[in-house]
Amino acid sequence: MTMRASDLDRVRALPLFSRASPEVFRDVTAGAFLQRFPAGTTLLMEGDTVDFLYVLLEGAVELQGSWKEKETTLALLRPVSTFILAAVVLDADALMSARTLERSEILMLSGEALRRTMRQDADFSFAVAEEVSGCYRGLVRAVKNQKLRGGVERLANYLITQRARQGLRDPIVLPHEKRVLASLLGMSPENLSRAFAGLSSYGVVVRGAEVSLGRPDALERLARPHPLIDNHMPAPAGGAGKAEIERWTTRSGRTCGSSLA
Amino acid sequence: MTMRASDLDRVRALPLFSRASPEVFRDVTAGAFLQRFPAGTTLLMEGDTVDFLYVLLEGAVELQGSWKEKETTLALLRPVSTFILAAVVLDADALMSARTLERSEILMLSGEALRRTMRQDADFSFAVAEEVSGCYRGLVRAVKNQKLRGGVERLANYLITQRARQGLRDPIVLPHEKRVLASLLGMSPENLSRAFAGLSSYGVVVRGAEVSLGRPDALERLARPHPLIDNHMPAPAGGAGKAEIERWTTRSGRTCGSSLA
DNA sequence: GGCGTGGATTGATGTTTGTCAATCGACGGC
DNA sequence: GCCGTCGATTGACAAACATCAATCCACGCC
Repeated sequence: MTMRASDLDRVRALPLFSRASPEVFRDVTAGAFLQRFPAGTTLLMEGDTVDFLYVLLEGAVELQGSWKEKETTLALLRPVSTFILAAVVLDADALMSARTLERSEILMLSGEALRRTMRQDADFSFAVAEEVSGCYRGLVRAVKNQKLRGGVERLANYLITQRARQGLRDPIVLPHEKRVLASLLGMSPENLSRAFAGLSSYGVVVRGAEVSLGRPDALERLARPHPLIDNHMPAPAGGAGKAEIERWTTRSGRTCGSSLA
Repeated sequence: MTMRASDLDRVRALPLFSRASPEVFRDVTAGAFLQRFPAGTTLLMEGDTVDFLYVLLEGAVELQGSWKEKETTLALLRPVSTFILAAVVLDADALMSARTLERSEILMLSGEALRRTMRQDADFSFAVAEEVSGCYRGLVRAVKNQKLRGGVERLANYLITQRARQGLRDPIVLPHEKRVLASLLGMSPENLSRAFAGLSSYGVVVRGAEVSLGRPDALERLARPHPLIDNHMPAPAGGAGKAEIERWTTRSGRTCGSSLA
């Protein structure tokens, strides 16, 4: 129930709300509450009714899908990100589970209030449409990445994307456990280890969570990153929106959940 | 330029427009034009600027993505369906190519007019947000299908979905070439043949485009269809919307492009 | 009807990937 | 400081899948 003013400012800065009028922002945040969760908490199960739009303010969240005892990671989220916006818009049940990977602070906005506000304000409705469109395009990229590339190529492109996002620093730091990363990339943890080993001939050196891309040019020749699959947006300072991320190259940050996190 | 009144009625019936006021519908269809294309025509290439919202009224369209000489089918569309709505909303370039599989009639609506209308009418903006959300959820299902299931399982579920969509008729009729179906299911044409052969022990008999599911119950035990991956909506009579399709189970036709077509 | 084209099928083969098992190493609790 | 736990790594093996090649079949054309 208690939340810092700075937290509210960070939410306000999201592209979803940055252009909203004070009234709209007041309406949509009415009855919202901030909650803290320990690591490993399941926020939402597949099939659950979705009553809130979630905004990750601190920590990390994994979105996952499951079938027959198997699980796969659909997206990894870092602050500031919203998630399950599409389900909220449609007032439908969740297609994916959400669980915290670390201790997290999450703001929960009433889905009902959000839909009501959308119906009253065309600009806000438009912003929601833009945000969901950005999420959609993030998923298109994910499908292309999954269907067109092999495991090693997916890893190579992931590393290059991380390098761009971390300001071309070397070494880069893997933001999540390798087992989670493997699931995101659509491979087994064992296979991820082998894929890393296979990249050693391209200058990649792994030491724990630190990965040095010795010869980025050589790695790029293997990875062949493509602007219509990978989004090498510089750095999500404070958290961008999916719509913004999608605009970056086109004729110009991410908020909702893609495979690039 | 010329278009039948019945065509306009079919567009009007789309969930995207069905609740729109006459004025909104007039604005968004202003300057629209109907065009006929032969089979195999590329309507849009990956990376192209998107100036129109496309509405497929007759024929069939394939949405595909490519990378390094490889191509994959992201969705197969049948009338009445809209496509590349997300790119239009964001005024961004296309992430996938679109080509006709058959001789097709396609209505092209000005993207600029659509965005302008969205900003003026909250209800229409909401409808767009709903439609894109439906498309988003269709893609989430596609990713889960791709990452969690093997080739044979994807085929088995595809057959079961088709059975539901074709009114539980037997035999079902494959609506597209097998090579295209293989690409949609994320496997090689050779592997699709073998997958069909492997399903013979579950009662599946293939004769050309006709596929008889001899023992649907046995096939279902193998396929394990799941409402959060597969959408067994009865029959898209005249074309539904993605949003509608997503609502079908939750608390309730598809328009924009999923792997279930 | 003969013929050419293109899709579909089948077999053989090699690559990729998942699975099982064992080991190693880092971390936290006691 | 010892030890238990969990993640990461490595090897051996099996399953899934892609590729290449050859053949078959349906269709349209001449």
